Amino acid sequence: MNPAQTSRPPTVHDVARAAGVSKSAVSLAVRNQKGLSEATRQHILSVAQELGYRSNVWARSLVQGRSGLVGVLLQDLGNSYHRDVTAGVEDAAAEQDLRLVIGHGRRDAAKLRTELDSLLALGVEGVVIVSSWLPPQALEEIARRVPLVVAGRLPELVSGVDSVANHDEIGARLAVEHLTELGHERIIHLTGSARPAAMHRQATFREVMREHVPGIEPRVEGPQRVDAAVRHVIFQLREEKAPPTAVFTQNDRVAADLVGACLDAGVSVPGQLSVVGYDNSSICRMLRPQLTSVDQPRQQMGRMALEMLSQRLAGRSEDLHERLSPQLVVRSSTGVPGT
Amino acid sequence: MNPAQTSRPPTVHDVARAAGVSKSAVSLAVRNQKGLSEATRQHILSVAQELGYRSNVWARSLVQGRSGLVGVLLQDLGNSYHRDVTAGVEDAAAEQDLRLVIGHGRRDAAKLRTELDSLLALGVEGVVIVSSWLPPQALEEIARRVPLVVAGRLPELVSGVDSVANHDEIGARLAVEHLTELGHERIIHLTGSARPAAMHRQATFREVMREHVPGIEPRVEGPQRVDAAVRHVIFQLREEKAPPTAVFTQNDRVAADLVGACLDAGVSVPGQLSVVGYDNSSICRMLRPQLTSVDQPRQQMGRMALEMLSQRLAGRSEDLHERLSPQLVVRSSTGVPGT
DNA sequence: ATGAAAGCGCTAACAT
DNA sequence: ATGTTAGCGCTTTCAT
Repeated sequence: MNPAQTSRPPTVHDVARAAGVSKSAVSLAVRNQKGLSEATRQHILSVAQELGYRSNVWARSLVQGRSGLVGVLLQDLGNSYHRDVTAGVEDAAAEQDLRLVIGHGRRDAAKLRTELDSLLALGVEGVVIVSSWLPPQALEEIARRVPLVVAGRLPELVSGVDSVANHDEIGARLAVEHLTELGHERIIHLTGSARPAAMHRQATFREVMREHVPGIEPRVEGPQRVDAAVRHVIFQLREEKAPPTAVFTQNDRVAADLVGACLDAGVSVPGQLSVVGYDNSSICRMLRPQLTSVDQPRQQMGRMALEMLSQRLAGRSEDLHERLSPQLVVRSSTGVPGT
Repeated sequence: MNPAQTSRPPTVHDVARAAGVSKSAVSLAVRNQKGLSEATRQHILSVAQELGYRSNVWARSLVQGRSGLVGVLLQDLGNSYHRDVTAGVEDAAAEQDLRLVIGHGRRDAAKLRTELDSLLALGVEGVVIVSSWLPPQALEEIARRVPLVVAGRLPELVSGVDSVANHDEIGARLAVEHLTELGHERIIHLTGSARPAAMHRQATFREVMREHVPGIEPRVEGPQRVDAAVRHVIFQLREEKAPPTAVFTQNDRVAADLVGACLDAGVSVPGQLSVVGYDNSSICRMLRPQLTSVDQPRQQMGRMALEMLSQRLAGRSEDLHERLSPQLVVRSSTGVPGT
């Protein structure tokens, strides 16, 4: 059924014999190295073609001591944010003649760790982790073996580990100031995570609130039990005399939950409540009202991650931490309060 | 900075010398093969541990002539459907002691093809393609080199290629009969693709319509220009004397576009228009109204795909095409017409 | 039970 | 410009 599986694939040796040259001539020819006359090269290539020869990566890697492989570890395949970052990594990798191997962490730190070991065993020369959930100590351990770049915010700086992330402080400020400029004062921050990026957004929320609405104590809902936090926001809207008029959420998923709960409860968005998301994911344009959100330069982050990796491969030794500026995309989920 | 990169990693030889045994003894010990006394095995293992020895995959693969690698090629990373199928593949692969390497087609047939070649070059023993966009001839060519299973409907049966897909005819029937049972008669099918799965859903739509509403000519919008098709549905709703009361869409994305356009145009869902999606993706529960949709057994499809692959690896030669039954998940986007 | 030797397919250093 | 030789790290006979 699968003939190629039964009769072994041709080797340099087979090609050499068929072409009447030596193994090294074949090796040079297929790698486009110089040291051969144009005539012999063409001849060898055509024979190789005819035999269906493909050089064996394992043998090549073994003898050269390098694989040209870079691992990309995704926390969650199926997340469009991760897809876009990966696309950037892919583009940059193609330019650098590096091959990508994608691993899947399945939103589970233990699984992520296993997957990482498996990538290392495969012989990757470096690793990009998109949204690492690993403890600093694990990251440091990996960085001792191969260059490691994390796309996303680290809980703390880890020696030997580079990172590239969006500037959460700028993003959060854009979001909150957008709301205060519209005239909102009673703004809630709704968060579903205590991870670094979320914590920075939260801290900036407090800071911007103190700057612009000094009289009002900033309120934060979450990060445990997002559903309960959402319900509590709805409760405040219905029961309080001076209810919140806007919510800055930690990301679009949380925002979508909130908007859904509002519509279910008869709360109009943005009439009674303005909502801002974070990530500018594809759901923003699917929801009604369409979601105002903070857009991270995802693809550029991926590209930069790989470039940082290849610099490491080339010998850079000091750590690098890049912050890229996000932008606010205003849509219809935000408006002047009470309209 | 990265000591492991400077001082070369230990080899069998290093371990053998340190433990005072031969290379072959080390080889046997680390692979848990029999032929060693328990004492020496333990000794070797502890020395290996201490030196931080990890066997070199390339060398192993080279000598054994097999890699234990299986490639999974995703048309679109960042698609939750693909993620769930992949999760199934991963679970099954873990049981079979096979490692997964994920490749990314980036929704581009040419890129998919390149990625596939790169997986083959990596030495995968088999490939699972999730939602293949490749022409039959390309699939056949690949299947001649390694076992190939496609998760998703094939345009035509290809010799040597296995497939596993949801039963589109059953899914489409569930959706359309749900609508006719609610009392709908003027139902439109809205599609954005001419790929096999979509075509089967469309054909079934026509068939079920003829069965249940024989007096009415089934209408299909699309597959070109989904946005134009959506606008045309809205146009019919506003201008026709007997406008459609329900739409069966080809998938949730198209359904989301339609629902959004309806709300923008002041058409109430499901009051004026009931909408059914396909795939039961995560957006179903984010939208308001929440989307009634057809759920494919995604994870099970992935698991089955890998099991079929490993049967091929074990020698099965006849082609296999599995169809798994989907289920309808009723939510709030469908209701009795005109309410 | 253990060791020695051959070789997987390839490349690189060294002849010619 | 081309061929020869010696490994890369590992497994696998085949001796011992």
